[in-house]
This record gives sequence, C-alpha cells and structure tokens, in this order.
Amino acid sequence: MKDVAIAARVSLKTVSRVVNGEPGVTPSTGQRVRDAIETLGFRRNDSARLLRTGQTATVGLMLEDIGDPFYAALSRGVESVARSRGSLLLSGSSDADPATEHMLALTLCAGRIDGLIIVSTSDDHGFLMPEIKAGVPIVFADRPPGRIDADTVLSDNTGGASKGTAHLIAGGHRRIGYLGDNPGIFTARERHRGYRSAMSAADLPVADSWVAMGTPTSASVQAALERMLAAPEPVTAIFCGNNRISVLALHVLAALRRTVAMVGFDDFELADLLGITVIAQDTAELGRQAAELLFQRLDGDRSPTHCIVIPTRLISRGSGELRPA
Amino acid sequence: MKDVAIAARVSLKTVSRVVNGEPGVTPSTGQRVRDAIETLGFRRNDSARLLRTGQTATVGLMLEDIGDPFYAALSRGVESVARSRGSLLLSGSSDADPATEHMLALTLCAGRIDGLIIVSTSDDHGFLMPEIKAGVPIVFADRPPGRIDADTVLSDNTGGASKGTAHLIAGGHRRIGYLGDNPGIFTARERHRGYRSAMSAADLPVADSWVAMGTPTSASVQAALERMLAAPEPVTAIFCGNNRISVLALHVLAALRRTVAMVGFDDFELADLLGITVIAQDTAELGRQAAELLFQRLDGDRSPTHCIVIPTRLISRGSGELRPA
DNA sequence: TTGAAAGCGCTAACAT
DNA sequence: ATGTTAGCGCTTTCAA
Repeated sequence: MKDVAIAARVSLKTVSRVVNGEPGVTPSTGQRVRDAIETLGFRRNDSARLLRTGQTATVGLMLEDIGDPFYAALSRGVESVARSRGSLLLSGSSDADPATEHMLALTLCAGRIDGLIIVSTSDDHGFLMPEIKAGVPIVFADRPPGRIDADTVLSDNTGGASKGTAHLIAGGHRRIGYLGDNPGIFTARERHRGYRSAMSAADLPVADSWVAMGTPTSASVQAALERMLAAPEPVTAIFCGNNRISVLALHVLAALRRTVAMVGFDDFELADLLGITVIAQDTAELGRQAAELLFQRLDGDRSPTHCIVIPTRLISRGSGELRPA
Repeated sequence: MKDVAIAARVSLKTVSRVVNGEPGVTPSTGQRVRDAIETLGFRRNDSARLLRTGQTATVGLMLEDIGDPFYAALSRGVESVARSRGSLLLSGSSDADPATEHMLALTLCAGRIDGLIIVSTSDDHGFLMPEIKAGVPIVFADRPPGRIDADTVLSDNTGGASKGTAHLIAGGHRRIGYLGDNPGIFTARERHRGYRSAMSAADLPVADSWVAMGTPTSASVQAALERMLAAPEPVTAIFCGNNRISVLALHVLAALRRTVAMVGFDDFELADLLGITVIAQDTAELGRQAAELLFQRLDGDRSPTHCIVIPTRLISRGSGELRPA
C-alpha cells in the first residue's frame, strides 16, 4: 500500500480511501491510484485491516466431524447466514474429544473470530467463561452448554421421539423397542425421555429388555435387536435414536431377514427409497438460527440468553405404518 | 499484554517470552508474569501475532457446498492434515457459481490464509495468477485448473468408469447405457470417456440413444432410462456417472418396477444394503493429498507442479453382477 | 480534497 | 536474564 502511495504520489490515506471506496477523492486522483494498484498488483491485506478495526469478519464453528452429513448440513446453514453478513467461516472438528474441543475453541477465540458456534462434546464449558466475559459471543447448537449460561439452539428431541413413538402406538403396537445412543449425549437422553413419555402417556409398560442405549456399533445393535426380538414377548416395533442407529438396524434386520415396524430419528439419504418412516430434524435451520442469534449478539443485543427449539416433523414412508403381526 | 507487563513490572518482551514459552526468563519473573496474566484474564491476540510473523496458520478451502457429503469427506481429509500441521481451516462454498467462487477465493487470499485448496466450478482461473505470483500456494482438488498451471489432485475418473464398464461387459452385457452429469463438468467428461474406451476396447458399439448427459434431475433421468429400456434393442445394464445420478436412477427403476444391472461411480450410504455395485473414490484421501501438497509448498518446495491421481476401486455388491436377461 | 501522525497488539533484532 | 526499538499493513484521528 505504501508502494502504491509512492507510485501514485499521494498519501497512504488516499490510497486507503480509494481501496475502501470512501468519498473525498477527486476522480483524477482516484484514477491515478487505481492505475498504480493495477500495475503493482496490489491487494489489501485483510489481517492488518482487521487488526486495526478490531473485527475479523469471521465466525467460528466447532463440531465433532465436518465429514458427517448431519453436521455438514448444519455447517451449510451457518455459512449461508455468515455469507449474507459478509463473514467467513472458520471451522474445526473436535473428533468428539473434549480436550481437543477445549483447545480448539480457545485457539479460535484467540482473536481470529468475532463469535463462535459450537456443537459441543463436553459437559463442562467453564473454560469458555473468560471468552464470554471478554465479549466473544458464543452460541451452542444441537446440544446445550454445561455449567454456563449461553444462547442455545436445539432440535425438539423429546417432542420428536415422543411423536414417533406415539405414531407406532397409534398403529397398534404395544411393545416397542428403543435403540439409543450413549446416554452421556444430551440428545440421546432427551430422545429416550420422549420415548418413555409417549409410552407412559398411552399407559404402556416398558420392559428393561426393550431399551438399549450406548455408542452404537454393528455388534451392539445386532445384540440388542436379537434380544428384543427373541424375548417371550417380542417387540413388534422399534424406534431408532439417530440415523447411524437406523442404518445399522436396517443392516441387521436385513441379515436376520426380519421385518419390524420402525421409526428413526433423523432423516437420511435413501430413507425414502427404503420406505423408512422418520422424524426429520431441520439441521440446516439449526445452523441458520444459531448464526442469526450470533449475529444479533454481534449487533449489540445484550438481552438475556435465548434458547430456541426447532420443531421436528414426522415423515411417513411405510416402515412406521406396519401393523403388529 | 501491555497491562500484564505493567502489572508484573516487566517489559513487554518478557511477557511475550512467557506467553510463547521462550527461554531466558527466571522462574520467579515467569511466575509473576503468569500471575498477572491470570488476574487480568489476558489472552494473546493471534491476529496481531500473525500479522507480525507473516503467517496466518490457516488454510483455505473452497468448494461447491460443504453440505454435500462428498465434499464433507474431502473437507475432513484436508482438516486432518491441517490440524497435524497446526493450522486451522477457513472454508467457503461457491454454490457452483463462478462469480461467487472468484470473489470468495480472492477474499480468502487477502492475507487471511497461507494457502488455498479449491474444488473449482469455473474453467478459467486466470484471476488467481496474481495470488500465485504473490506466493500464495494453490492446489486444485477433484477438478483441474483452467488456463493456468497449478498443483492438482484428481480421482482416476476415466480409469474408474472404464473399470466399471468393463466389469459389466465381463458379466456378459453388450448394450450398456451411460447416464452422466453435465459435460461442462470435468469429471463428467472424463468418466464418459472411460465408458467409451471400455466399450471400444471390447469392440462394442455405442448407440446414441444409450448415452444421456446433463444436469441430472428426476425427470431427466426418468426420460433417459425409459428411452434406453424401451428401445428395440434395449440396454441390459447402465453405468451411472455419479452418486446423485445413481440415487435418482434407483428411484426411477423402483417406480418402473424394473431391474437392470447397474454400476455407479461414487459410493454412497446404504449402497451396501441396496446391493449396488460401485466405483468408489477415496474422497478423504483426495483432501488429504491436496493438503499434503499444499504444505509441501508452504515448506518451500519450488519444484514443477504436480498432478496426483488417486485410484478408485470397484466394490461388487450384486447390482453389477446381474446377467443380461 | 488531501495528508501527517499515532497506534491496533504483537514479535524480531538488537541492545544492555 | 531482561529491556528497547522498530515496524508488520492498515485505519483513525485531526490538521491543513
């Protein structure tokens, strides 16, 4: 920029004015500067500009794994809002490791972002207090913060699971199995709760053997399903707590050559082709709302923390409409 | 940082030394500084640090849509390498719009990243020349650059399509249809070429009506399939040029209640359950290699541009092994 | 309409 | 072992 100023024989400030389209420059002077910029191939250095202005025009996003379609959709939601506000997206994956999350979040906050959206893996976010106190807005998406108060955007996990279970009950099922993820995960607990509440609302008992929760693997899902289906009073339907579990269950059922009524939480590609009834959550909307909340804070909103819940919807495709044998 | 220096009654540089773990600080002095940091809640500002050091410890990634699982996997590949090199990932989606790509790429390059990986939508990358000249390393992934010379990492599109087609031919098929994406896309052209070469290598003719290329929609795929299957000499097998087309074709075939031998380029979730034979590309590896190449350049490698081709592999699952009727 | 000077928060190079 | 000085590339006063 200095070089441009010299070449155009104007001051640094004038070049700055031209580059930023500020008023107060004679057309002729402006042209001279533009010519110099052209010949020298000058490009403004944003880092410096942003250091000076105190903004970074960047929002951070932390999640378990960008490679997961679920988070990819969320990411797109965040990005679309960020773009419309002229910001870029700086992302990082925690690999579901709280220590990594901790470190990465602080790195991101270290003056490189204006605000952070986080899909958290840990349950204690006290380490973020200094950042929040320092004025970095932080929004939690998909899972709520632990031990601190912060803006949050969640899916209606309990309501969705309850709706799905009720759908099976309405179809005549009385013994319904529940396959859930690790209860350490907020969404897994909430969905489990939704299942329970729908069952008890219909005055149906829940046998211990009908519920299986834990990090899903091919083996664990297979064991759980075999147990549920081989019991003296076998389940006639199952509710799957997330898309990974649904897919695993489909594999196991195919191998077992069994058909069971089924509803899954989360939509997934080809679920339509396979005729799987699901509770769909709007992941992109989750990201979008989180980003909107973040920008509201960046715009100076100092109101008490919000908690937005995104509704889910039931998509009937056949598997959830099978009648008990 | 200045405040810390005052509070600890040392110089700015000493604080800097402590913060960066540089040697040459007495334990007692160090402790005093650390105490001051603690009480003041000081956190180093990376923007400033990076402005000074000239590095940003950030790599940029531009692609069509982070929401697409294909790119999400690529993204993860890039991120894993970046992380291991202590860098963050700044990403942006072009929405398949060359103008957006152009603008976004320049924004990213404006001093906020050390290097850029780009899955490009446009066919003329002359606009990146200034950046390259200015020393910003740029690596093209999945699709090669247009009108400029730059490092590139591609999948073996032609070889993969050829392998898949040959697999069908080996299964006894002589009339094989090809459903491809818009020929404006590099990968679509390459795969089409692979199909042609396998056919001619087996001395098989290719009727015009067997080939359909264009941006895939439900309607276009349906029309193409109906034409191919209703011809006097109907095709007995089809090769799908990418996962979107495979999924659309599966929908159409299901609606038509037809079964046809089929091989698809790209693996996709549940392809195993559906028994779809595919040519799988290692997308994460694509991202990883692109990132490795980028960091080599950042490490000072000035050798001529490389072009790495990632092999594909055939996964037999049944649909590609169906015999002609 | 234009420019000079000060400084964003930090680190590199050189003192002491 | 510690401090001083200069300056990264830009924008923001404030003055001309």
